[in-house]
Amino acid sequence: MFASVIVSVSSNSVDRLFTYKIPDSLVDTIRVGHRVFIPFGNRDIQGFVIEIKETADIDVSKVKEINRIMDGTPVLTEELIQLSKKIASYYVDRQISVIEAILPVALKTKSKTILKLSEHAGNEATVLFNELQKNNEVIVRNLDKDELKKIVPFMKSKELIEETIIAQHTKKKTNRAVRSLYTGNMPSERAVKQRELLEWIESEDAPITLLRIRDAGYSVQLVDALEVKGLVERVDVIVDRDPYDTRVFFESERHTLNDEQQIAYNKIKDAMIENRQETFLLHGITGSGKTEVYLETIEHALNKGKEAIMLVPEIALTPQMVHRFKARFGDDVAVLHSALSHGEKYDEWRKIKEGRASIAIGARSSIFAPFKNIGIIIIDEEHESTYKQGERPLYDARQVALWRAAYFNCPLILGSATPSLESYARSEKGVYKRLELKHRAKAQPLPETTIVDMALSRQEGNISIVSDILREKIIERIEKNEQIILLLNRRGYAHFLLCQDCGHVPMCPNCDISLTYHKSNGTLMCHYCAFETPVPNKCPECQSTAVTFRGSGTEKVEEILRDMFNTEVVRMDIDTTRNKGMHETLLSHFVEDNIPILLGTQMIAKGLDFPNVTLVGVLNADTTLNIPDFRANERTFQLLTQVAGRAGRGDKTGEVIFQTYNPDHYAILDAQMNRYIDFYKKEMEYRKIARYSPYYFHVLFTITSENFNHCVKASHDVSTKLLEHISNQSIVIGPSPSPIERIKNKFRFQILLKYRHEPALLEILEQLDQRYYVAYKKSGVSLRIDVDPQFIM
DNA sequence: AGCACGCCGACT
DNA sequence: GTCGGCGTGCTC
Repeated sequence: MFASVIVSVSSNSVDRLFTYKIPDSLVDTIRVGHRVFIPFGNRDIQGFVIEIKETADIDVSKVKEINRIMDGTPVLTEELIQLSKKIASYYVDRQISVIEAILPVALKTKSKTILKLSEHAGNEATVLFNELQKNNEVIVRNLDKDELKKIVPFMKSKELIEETIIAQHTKKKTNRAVRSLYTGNMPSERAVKQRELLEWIESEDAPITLLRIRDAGYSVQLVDALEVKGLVERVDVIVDRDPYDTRVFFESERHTLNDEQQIAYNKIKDAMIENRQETFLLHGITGSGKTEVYLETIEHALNKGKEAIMLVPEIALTPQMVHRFKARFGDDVAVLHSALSHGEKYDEWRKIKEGRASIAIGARSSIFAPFKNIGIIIIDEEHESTYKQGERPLYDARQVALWRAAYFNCPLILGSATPSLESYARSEKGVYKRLELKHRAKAQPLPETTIVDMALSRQEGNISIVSDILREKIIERIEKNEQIILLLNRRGYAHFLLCQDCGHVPMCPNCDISLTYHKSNGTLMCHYCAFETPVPNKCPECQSTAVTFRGSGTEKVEEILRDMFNTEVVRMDIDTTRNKGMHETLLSHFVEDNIPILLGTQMIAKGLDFPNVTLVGVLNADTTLNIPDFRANERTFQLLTQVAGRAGRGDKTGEVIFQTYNPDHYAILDAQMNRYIDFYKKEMEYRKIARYSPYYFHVLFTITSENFNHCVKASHDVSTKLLEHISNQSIVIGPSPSPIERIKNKFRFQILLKYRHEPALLEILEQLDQRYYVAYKKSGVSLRIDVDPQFIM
């Protein structure tokens, strides 16, 4: 017996099947989808069985034997194998890369070569070995060039023996921690903080995690200082993992569906009963109780003995939401999201695969949940761009959901208060069945929205980021003990630094973007690469001291609000939620301690349901409007509508303020009046004229290189190739420099292909991909092909 | 001649 | 991705 195996090597040249002999001992156990350990070239690697067959299709003398299977049961089903092929082909990527995206990272292996001392090693080899070894072995990967060179002769003479081992991705969860190396000499008298910290570390038996150190108010720099002095060292410690174990969930009482919800549910249920693949667009205004419909639908699937997948945007994967599902379905729910460690994700994945959970809830990649009998797939907030993966493989979970639903003959629900234009257009055409929820579930009125013209506010003498109207409303709420959510879509302290004398703005040396000032760590940071530099006190160009901060970010506004209202503020942005669990901690702090103001970036716009929030303010409704992307209007409309929906979800009526410099823009006006259809029509008109999605399909080509000329040349080459092969109804825009012309020291050019019908497209894309796969190695030019891009940047 | 280096093709 | 084979060209 033989097996067709796809090997775990990400290279175009091996993205095909290799035939291996199945050893007699495995003939009875091995199945399609098994992970196997195989000899490949001169090393041993991992692969996946794609097919089992009687005969080999190549010369048997070339065929090697599978070493062993790596798991008791197959990790991939037939369906997932087919799916991986489909995704690889549609998004122009390698099947192995897709398979690796489908499986939890814990199943990826890292091999490492270690050296050991041979029995007949001479003195010289022993000395060298002792010099390089750690734990009685030398890890080749960790050696530098010179060290490698020294080793080679001994390896050839077999004085050192080498061995390749496969290391699983961490199964145990580790955290960085600090251990004392204290031997009696303290840091100097003046280094008070250092002494304090060292004493603490010294007093504990076990290493203290950096997390605890930071929580206790010591900076990482202090640890660095102690480390430099050789008084402490950093180590990894193993910590327990139990994402939701310790919490108790109570059976939640079931809400009865209202008429609208019942009608929607019945339609979906009928499709489920008939095993019909039908896509429903559940268009329900914020607070209309879409989740109730989801819960009922999932329950119905479970009663039929089937499974359910529910996707939510990462930011909506709040404890609040998880709690609701856990309360209803208990342990039947597996939750997958980015805050989990590799090991935790692997645990949840196994729950699904082994049938211990029938519901998978999670972000984008949960669409790959290894179920065998899916009865319903739900995508909540379907308009969110997070369903499209931003790195390779560049798949869109909405598209994958369609494919999986088709395979299982089950309905797919796309839910949103502000459906993407694509989905709504399909519902208009009858491709999707539209279901409407037009009323808020608890019959609360939608909040009243006021638009504040900030230009006018400035003319009237208020240059603050908080307009008079908003300030009054905030004071009012604080007095009434009600809560406020403020949205500011810009993190950091100041957007950029400006020299008032020469107009100089410090830029990132690696990217064409201004540096953002972060006050908390006193640095200028680039939001596109990791560049960080201390804030200059003089203009680096003209030495003037008249440098000012411009464009307020959340960090600064937090200060302003504290001063202005003399109150506590909870700030939520990437910077305050970077550490695990902070998201949850900040939100419960806001709710339980009844903090008056929650200030945040767009992560606070979605899914939060706080009854005591009666005022929502958008400090600058324009930030998303000015982004050079054809979806900028749509995103602005969606964001404003979503965030406005956070107000007045309890018994008290809500109120919303949009501060803007574009008070007449239809995206803002329609969001104010909650006119989805009006917005849809106007935006469709624009898309039609400008020939954008949904009228056209897109492929975005991004060409990057450190060498400007290579970049330009390759860009023209790509556009020439495209123009040669596509029909004359398609449009090629560019090449043009990307909106950010340089990121991480690489020049960027882009080409946008717009087409309606292009039968040979796949072939052209594959050719281009192949061509630039080769080109990249030669001249360092890379081509990224993004099919159905979400961002044209 | 001896070897460092980069390119290319093969890997079942 | 990684390795080895091979040709080019530099140095002793």
